[in-house]
Amino acid sequence: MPKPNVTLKDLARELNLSLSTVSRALQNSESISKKTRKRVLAGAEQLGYFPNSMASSLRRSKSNLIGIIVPRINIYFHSRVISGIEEVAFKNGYNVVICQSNDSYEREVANTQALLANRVGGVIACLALETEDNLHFLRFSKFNTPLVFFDRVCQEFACNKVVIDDFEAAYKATQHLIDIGCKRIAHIAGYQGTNIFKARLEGYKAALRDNDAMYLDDYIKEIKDLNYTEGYIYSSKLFALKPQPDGIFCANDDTAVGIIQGAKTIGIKVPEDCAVIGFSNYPVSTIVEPSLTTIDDRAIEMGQAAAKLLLQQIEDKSDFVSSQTIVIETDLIIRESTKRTHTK
Amino acid sequence: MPKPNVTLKDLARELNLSLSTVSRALQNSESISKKTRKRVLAGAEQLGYFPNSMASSLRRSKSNLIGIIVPRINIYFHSRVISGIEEVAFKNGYNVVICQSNDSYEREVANTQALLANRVGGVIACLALETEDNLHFLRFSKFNTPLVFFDRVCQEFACNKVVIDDFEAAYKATQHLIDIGCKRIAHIAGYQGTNIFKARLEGYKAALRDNDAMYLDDYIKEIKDLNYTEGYIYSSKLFALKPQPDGIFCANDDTAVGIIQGAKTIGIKVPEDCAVIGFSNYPVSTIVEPSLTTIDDRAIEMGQAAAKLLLQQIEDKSDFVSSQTIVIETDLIIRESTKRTHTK
DNA sequence: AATTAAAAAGCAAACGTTTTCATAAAAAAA
DNA sequence: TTTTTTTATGAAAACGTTTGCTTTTTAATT
Repeated sequence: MPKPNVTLKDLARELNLSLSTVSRALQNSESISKKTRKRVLAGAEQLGYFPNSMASSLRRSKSNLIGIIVPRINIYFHSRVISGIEEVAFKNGYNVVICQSNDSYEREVANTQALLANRVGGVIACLALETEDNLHFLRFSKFNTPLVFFDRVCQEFACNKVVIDDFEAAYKATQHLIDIGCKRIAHIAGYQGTNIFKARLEGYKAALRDNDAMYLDDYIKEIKDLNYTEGYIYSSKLFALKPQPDGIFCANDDTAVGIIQGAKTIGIKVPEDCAVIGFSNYPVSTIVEPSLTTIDDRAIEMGQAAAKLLLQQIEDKSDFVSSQTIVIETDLIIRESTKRTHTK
Repeated sequence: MPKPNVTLKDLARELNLSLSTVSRALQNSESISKKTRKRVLAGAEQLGYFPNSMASSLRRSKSNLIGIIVPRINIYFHSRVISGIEEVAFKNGYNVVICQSNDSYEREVANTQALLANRVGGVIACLALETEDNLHFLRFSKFNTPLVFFDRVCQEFACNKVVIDDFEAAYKATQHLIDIGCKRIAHIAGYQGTNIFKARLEGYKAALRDNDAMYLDDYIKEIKDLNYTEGYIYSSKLFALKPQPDGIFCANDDTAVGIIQGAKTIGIKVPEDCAVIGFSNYPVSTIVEPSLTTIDDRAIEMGQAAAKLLLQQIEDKSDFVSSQTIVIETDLIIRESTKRTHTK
């Protein structure tokens, strides 16, 4: 029965080698002979040795952990991004430690503290809704800890980002509504303090402009918490407008589904009376009736891309602070909520 | 401009105190005078000191990390459990490191290794579908690392568990079908190698038995991967059976939704021709038409309970291995998919 | 065989804490 | 005041690695 924890020292003693030799052998250092390396590996296996990451991290003052900060883990988009990150991280010998900011600024600051204390090798973050200044993130650079933002990214200083082209996606969605013959297109927008929702609104506006389509301030509604209920409630107000909109582009799927369900209760037919487009391609978008046309947000790819970018930074010894931006392509997924018989 | 990293030593020098005094002051040790403690706290604040968890963990041979192993992070149930865990952990000064097993045995073993190497303070795990022997989890006890299973729990040896009463929930669901007048009740079962799906099947059987209701082997279908498509595909086979079932209890919501959508395509009316019940209370269950009667799985509470139980074990110095089981109550949520006019 | 060069192994000092044990200062008791 | 007790501080040794530098061994060259 093996000792609960075997250290390098134990291994060295057992093999009649020095600590340093054993250590180097295990990390495949050049200066160890093949024969010795093999002996060490065999011995490690036999004694059940495995490294103590704490000690190693302390010595190297860098851990094999990657920190992640997201608003909430149980938001479908974020859980997929995280899944993508974990996958790439694990393959490269890293583990992920995850913090939820709950969209609170204060909590996000605490999260950065915690990750700093754990000397994570790098950080991937999506900004909290509340966050306005990003100074707390600058501390990472003091510790030479690479940082990658995704989705809701920092605008204040140069940094690495992984995003989708929200502007273009929104443009594409709005254009699609125009293409199927919509004349009066409304937009349920998200909180304008964050880059993504702002870009989606801009894309919507640009498409209208480029097509000389009707623009009405009343057609734009900013909702801070884009959930089902808000969409449901708002739909009646929206359809009470004169003239009534005949197309709606929503900044996410939840509100879009809320709109669709709300429309039903007041006798508005989707897509005949009004077409609806969402954003994210949540599973529910295939189930709702009519099924929802939407933009696929490529969450898992985003996570993978962010992780790859981060790892690249971590491995890169030059402590030159890079600021790359990776833009992930999005697709418009056309479903029943925009399928009309009478096309333009 | 503060030094990138201030250590206890720096702090001690600055304050003209010894390392040990400073260390003790920061952990609120009894043997430090109020005055000194205040000085130290102020100094720490001023120099921007914060602890190096690596060093602390190494010394105490225990980190402030909690390990989590789940099949996949982006499964809605799991992401909510994780969210619950993180919440409790964060409040108590712990961070969570998350591993995905992808339901693979081999990967799960690797996950336990990684967590062990990181000297996590404790582990919360949901077994991979593939896992049959749980020996790799025994290693944690060698390191005195508390362990709590949830949902798919270890059956081989005594350990801490947080579960819902799957048997009772399934019984309740089946009983409800009987109560609304169903005579021929089918069950879409999950992989029988895991405790939860076995218990759900047993609960279903018991309810039938207790009500002298019709039992048919053909009415039970085991599906390993309980997803939408499988449910959709299987529905036609199910409704081709003679006699045709008039009630179906599915082991999860995804298949239930698949069944409902499948039923539509072949002209079976839910709930009039056949009532359907799911399991988990996924968001989609309120959107599908008819909306789905289901069992709420209380995922967030499960996570919180697991975290509390684990923390309790971690703080408890006595290295007596406990084996508690916490059972979370479940509710049957009745929606349209089981609302019939002609009750029994 | 002697000298030099290259390869392999070892020594010892870090990394930043925590904690045991010893000591100094202050307060209480004699 | 002196002694005893209590309280507050300090010195130093760990925890298990990594790594710069030195030493030994082996191989290559003369």
